[in-house]
Amino acid sequence: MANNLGLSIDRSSPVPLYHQVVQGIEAAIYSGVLEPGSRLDNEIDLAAQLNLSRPTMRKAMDELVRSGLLVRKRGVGTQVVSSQVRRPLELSSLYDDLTNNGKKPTTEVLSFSHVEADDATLTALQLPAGSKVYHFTRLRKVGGKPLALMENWVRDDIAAMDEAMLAAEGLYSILRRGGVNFRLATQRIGAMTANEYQASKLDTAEGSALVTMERTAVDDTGRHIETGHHVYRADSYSFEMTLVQR
Amino acid sequence: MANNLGLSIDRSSPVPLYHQVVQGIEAAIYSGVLEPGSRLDNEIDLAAQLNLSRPTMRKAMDELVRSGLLVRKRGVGTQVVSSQVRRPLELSSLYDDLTNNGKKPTTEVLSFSHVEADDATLTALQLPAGSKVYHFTRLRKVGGKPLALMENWVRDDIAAMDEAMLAAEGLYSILRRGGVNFRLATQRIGAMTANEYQASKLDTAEGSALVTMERTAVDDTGRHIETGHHVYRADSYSFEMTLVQR
DNA sequence: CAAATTAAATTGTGCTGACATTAAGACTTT
DNA sequence: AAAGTCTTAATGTCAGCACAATTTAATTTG
Repeated sequence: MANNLGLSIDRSSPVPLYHQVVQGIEAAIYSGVLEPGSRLDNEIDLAAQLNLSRPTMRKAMDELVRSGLLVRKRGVGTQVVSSQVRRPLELSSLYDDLTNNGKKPTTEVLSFSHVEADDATLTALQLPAGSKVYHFTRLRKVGGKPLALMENWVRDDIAAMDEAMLAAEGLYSILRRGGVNFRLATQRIGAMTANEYQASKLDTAEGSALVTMERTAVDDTGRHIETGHHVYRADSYSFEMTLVQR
Repeated sequence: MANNLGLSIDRSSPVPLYHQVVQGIEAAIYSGVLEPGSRLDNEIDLAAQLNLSRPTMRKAMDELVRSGLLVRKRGVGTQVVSSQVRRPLELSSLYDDLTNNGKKPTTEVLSFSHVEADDATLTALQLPAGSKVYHFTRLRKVGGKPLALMENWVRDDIAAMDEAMLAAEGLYSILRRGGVNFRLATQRIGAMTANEYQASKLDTAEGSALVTMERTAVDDTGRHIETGHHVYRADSYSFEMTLVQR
């Protein structure tokens, strides 16, 4: 088959071999070298071509199958699934999404305080009674156009923050710099109609459609880091995701 | 530690050993035997306790980490993540979701036809020009209360279907019986306000908030099976999901 | 006593090997 | 020629081993 994907393995690199393979095949798929529907060589040959063991090769392919890029069939082989599928939904922030798409978001901090958490927040963040949190609301605009109105509560033992920092960068980047490795988040997406306040801030009509999101994010040590309620203009934002069946 | 989870392995069972372990630990977590935050024995001991090899044990734990139930830290150990996190978002249908929650949904087929696909559908389902598809709209109610208005296009070479079948069961169960193994889906969730038709069908006011979803589902052979536009009453439905960072 | 070093515990990565299971095609038999 | 049977090829599962990297705790040293 001579399925030479043009990928090479650097054994002196600190990045694990299987991950190098994942990245290589991903790149081959997204660049079009590996066309949708095309068959890959079998695991054993592929491993031999790259001078890897079969388990290592398999681990890489496992990840690609899990993320929906490859399809395996016992007795048959491995195929690239049809393209046009985006990457699966990952934990990211609106700020990341926008900057990754080349947009230049601006943030206006509407309110900011460092206060004792109310009961709902204590529960959401699993904090002991009396804990203090940062509580703030922000308005995010892209190209001068308001897009999202965001209210967040963040535990205060991660990183100190103030209005100026929040105006300058995204919440998640501040938290990541504070040493947080986000692991998972639960979120709920729904809809509502804009009330007078929301309409005025988002520069839209009262009663227009808004996408709502509530999210609580957890880091890799199990700490509940932040919770928030966001609303987005429905004409400017929607959630796109790829679901993978396990 | 005596972390005996009370799970046992059946080597004569056809279900793979690592999967038995996954199910066992999942059950222990959901039943409360393994409390949030508690530490597990190390991989090697756990494997020995169950008379398994370490790679097998690790594969099981890998899956649990990936699904967000466990957290591993090199040099430290493995913990059950804090509770209150639901299962990650998986590919499922509204019908499944409702019946799994003990609800009894009813379906009213508002229109049904077997027609040549329009261009948008040909693209979404990646079909050759001139292909025919099933096109239908359904109204789903729970407890007599309308919840969702659904319009779908389905390729016709999977399973024959008619109004009676669609009224009696969910689309996905029909397709699964036709031999489809769903693998992934891309979907987009947004919001809109109800127009007159939607309001009347969903028994709500014109201008009330609706959650919108567009989805295209792909099976394990890469075929694009169905695409649809759904709208849900925002006061009765929202999408809850758990995102996992990879 | 405090800082630096060392040791131990635990997960992370990688290899070799073996056999089971499934799917498809080739072959044989009726 | 049709049906069943065998062979082959590929992925699926499992075992055992070795060593690396990281964190925490214990120990030593200044």
